[in-house]
Amino acid sequence: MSTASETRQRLLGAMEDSLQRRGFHASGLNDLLAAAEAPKGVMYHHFPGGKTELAEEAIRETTKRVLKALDRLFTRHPEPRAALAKWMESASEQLERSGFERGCPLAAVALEISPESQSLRTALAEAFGAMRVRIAAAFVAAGEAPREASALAALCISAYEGALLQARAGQSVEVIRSSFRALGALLAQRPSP
Amino acid sequence: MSTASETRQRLLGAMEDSLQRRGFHASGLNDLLAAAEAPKGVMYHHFPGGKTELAEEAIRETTKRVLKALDRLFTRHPEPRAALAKWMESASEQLERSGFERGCPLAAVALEISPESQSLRTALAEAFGAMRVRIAAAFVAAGEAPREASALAALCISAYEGALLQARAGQSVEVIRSSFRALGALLAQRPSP
DNA sequence: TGACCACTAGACCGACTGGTCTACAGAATA
DNA sequence: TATTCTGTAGACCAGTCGGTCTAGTGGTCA
Repeated sequence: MSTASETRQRLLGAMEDSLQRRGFHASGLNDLLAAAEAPKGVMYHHFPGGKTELAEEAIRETTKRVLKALDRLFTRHPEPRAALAKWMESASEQLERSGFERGCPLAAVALEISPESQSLRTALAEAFGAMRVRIAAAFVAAGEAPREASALAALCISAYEGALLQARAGQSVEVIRSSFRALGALLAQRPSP
Repeated sequence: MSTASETRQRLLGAMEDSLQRRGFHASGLNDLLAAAEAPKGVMYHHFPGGKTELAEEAIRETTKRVLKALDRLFTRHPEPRAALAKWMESASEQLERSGFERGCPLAAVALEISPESQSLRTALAEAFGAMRVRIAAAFVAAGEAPREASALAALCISAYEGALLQARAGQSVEVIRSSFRALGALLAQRPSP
């Protein structure tokens, strides 16, 4: 028999995957449960708040994973430009490997939630905020002034999200490559701080 | 009595607005029809392909409008950096004025459509492609080499989409401002071509 | 006048949605 | 053994979904 957390984890995994592929509203509960091989009762046992609570929890889970990945990346590549290149590259690979289905797990939800589902929005806002802080810290560590570092971090995430979005629509990673080639070139010609 | 094209136009308008606020799947047909003050029969008369055809048409309509706006912008501001700043600013204003509801009308759809709705994806791919071409042309006109111009155009749209996305999640235009401050600064320090 | 046409109008449909409810299995505690 | 608790299981529900269908309206033209 599977333990409680195993089923719970399967549900979260299925939701993460579905959010990444289809977003919140297009994620049917029945499909989700089929993917997780779990009946309805289980889900409402673990997530009394229903689909929304499951999504919220999945977003927080995703956020943790993404932040951990960023930390690892910046530890291995202290030079921000190198780290960001790696980051972009792996996202690009995942997108292409999945037939242009699996982009950023946070982005789709960010664009379709309505103001009433405040909890989801808050979770997303925290996620993006934390990512910006991580990246800004890396720029600061590389000698950038805090204010510039923070702006650069915002730009990096913007470019990341926007490039993934365009690549998904166009079914080609070319636009990711050129976006980051341009960003890399611009960063490279900065007067080194 | 309203002419045919009036009703049709109202339907397209309602769909455009809804795509911008909620994306495709969260746009209920009934809400749409209520907003357009049109009964179901009318819609299936004008768009036999149903919701999907209406959305596709709305996307093409939006694309036309966006491209026209870009053209106007680049005519008024031949300096690409100035034009892009204006572009970003007006998007930022619209987002804020609408209570962080109305972002890019294309973006939400791009992130939630599944591979089977190929027609929608094609419409989006064409839209982003055409936008990139327009912006790249402006960079070329400003003296940039074609290859660099095209990469810069991709980056600009990426930054635009990504910044709007983060701003929507965080309910603050601050991230748009800082993204574009950083991008502007990076572009400014380029060796002028 | 009457036939035709583009268009409007909304009742209606089956399929499916998210969500609730009851039944029950099995381990832990008494 | 009896009781309780956590977790599993799926039948079931009302409501909503996108979509179809028939009826009717008003203008145009023979």
